Amino acid sequence: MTDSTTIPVKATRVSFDVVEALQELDEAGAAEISNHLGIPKSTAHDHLRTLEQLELVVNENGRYRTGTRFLDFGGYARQQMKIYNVARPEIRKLAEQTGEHSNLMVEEHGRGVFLYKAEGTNAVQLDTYNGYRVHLHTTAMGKAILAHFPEKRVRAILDRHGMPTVTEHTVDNEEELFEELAQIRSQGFARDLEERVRGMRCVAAPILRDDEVLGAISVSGPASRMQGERFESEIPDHVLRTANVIEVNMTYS
Amino acid sequence: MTDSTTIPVKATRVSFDVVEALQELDEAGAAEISNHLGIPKSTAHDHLRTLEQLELVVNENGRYRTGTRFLDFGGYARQQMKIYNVARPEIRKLAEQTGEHSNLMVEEHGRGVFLYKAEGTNAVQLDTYNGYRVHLHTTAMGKAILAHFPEKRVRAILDRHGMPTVTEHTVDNEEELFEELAQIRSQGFARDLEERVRGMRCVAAPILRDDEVLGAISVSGPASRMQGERFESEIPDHVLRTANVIEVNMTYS
DNA sequence: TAAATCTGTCCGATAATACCGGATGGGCAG
DNA sequence: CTGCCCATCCGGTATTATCGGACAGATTTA
Repeated sequence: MTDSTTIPVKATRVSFDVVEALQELDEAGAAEISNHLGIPKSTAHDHLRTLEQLELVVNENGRYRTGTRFLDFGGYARQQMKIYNVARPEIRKLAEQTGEHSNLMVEEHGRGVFLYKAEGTNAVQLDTYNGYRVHLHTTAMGKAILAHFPEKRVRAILDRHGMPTVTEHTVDNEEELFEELAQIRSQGFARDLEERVRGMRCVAAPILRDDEVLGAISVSGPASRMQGERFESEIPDHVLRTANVIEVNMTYS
Repeated sequence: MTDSTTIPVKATRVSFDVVEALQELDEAGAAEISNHLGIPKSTAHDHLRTLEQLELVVNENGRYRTGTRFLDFGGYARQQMKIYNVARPEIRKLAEQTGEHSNLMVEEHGRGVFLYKAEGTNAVQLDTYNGYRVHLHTTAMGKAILAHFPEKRVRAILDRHGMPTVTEHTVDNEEELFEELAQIRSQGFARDLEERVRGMRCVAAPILRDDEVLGAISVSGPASRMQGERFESEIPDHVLRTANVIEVNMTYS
């Protein structure tokens, strides 16, 4: 990972600070962005106008919001990804079979990216959306991915992004995490017991090719349904089987 | 629309030229970007490194590609849009009912943005993806939207983006387009007879609220299935009914 | 209703940097 | 093994991003 202390084009960094601020504020004017980022009002306005002319943000009567052009760039990027194209129909089937949420995640820049999700008939409302990025250690899919990274790479990720906790169940100790990753490798799948969202449980399996981890898939549902035999073996069986189908399709197509 | 000749932060514009070049080239190194954009190699490299540090592009052994972080920004933007949340279940139902592709489009910066699509059981493979942007006049949904814009706004959009043709059926004459828009207003829906994709036909209806057009929905399918009674009245009925449900839900929720 | 305050937008001076030429080392082709 | 191309790096300088302050409109307060 590159040293982020010497970014070559600082103006682009400021523009993206503005984009991130818009995402955090939902919609805002130049004064609000200025206050939020601690930059002068006219600087904020310069960047907003630039982003608007690039069609990246929308100005509605002096209020700005994030535009859909990001979806264009991101949607295209995703569409080019082989794992996405191969996994999508299988994720849908998995959602149908289990009735729950089924997801696909990849790692990028040391973060977990929700690339695709399908909803089964009983799926509860979740906060995730395509593109949603999380700390890897906070999700079963993320841990399934980390479990197959070299330890050096895992440590670099933890150094770069830290280990914030999001519920009281989130693992916050590096050694505990490494022990858990070893267990995941041994049993072949990962579990999330309310570690990212209180009340939600998850089973995830890595997508492997030649010992390289390409991503992970999962099924998630409320703790009330994800327990007992279903959570212990039924759901893991579905997930592992689907992961294997995806692995085979990644190799032979 | 703002004057695009005086962009306040030119470095951000160059960065986005690089992002657009990456999308066009799929993946590229600094030299290829340099050739493509006509800028010095070290300038291209400066911007690529900046975008990489912002986690917007991925460097794989000196080859760069668009990252999924754009999906994060765009996915979040979309998730905040009321019309998306209200329309999504209805678009799904429409796809189930008709067996074809069903789509939702909004206008942004004078372009049509495919915000959501659902695939019915018989849906053919299409080139669209969430976030895909098109010239409004090239699609039925786009024409349904333009039909409910003031003429001045329509002319401004045509001035800004032009009227390129994408198939031999695409309307390329402004007066013809305005005649067609008047007809769309009178019959309440629009048709696309192979105007954007050869072999594909489409029926679209606007989503209106207090005479303001919020977006449009459509059903599209191959010309072989989209003909006769089905194309003349059955599919239009489905589309208009769904549009009306969305309009009601936009008003009362 | 009027005054005060806040905000969006604009513009020009200057401090800061984006631009980019050229160097270096690695990979690949012949 | 040699030549060519590419990725990456770095420092000088031409260019611009930054930002203070002005102005007009909108909103809030008295």
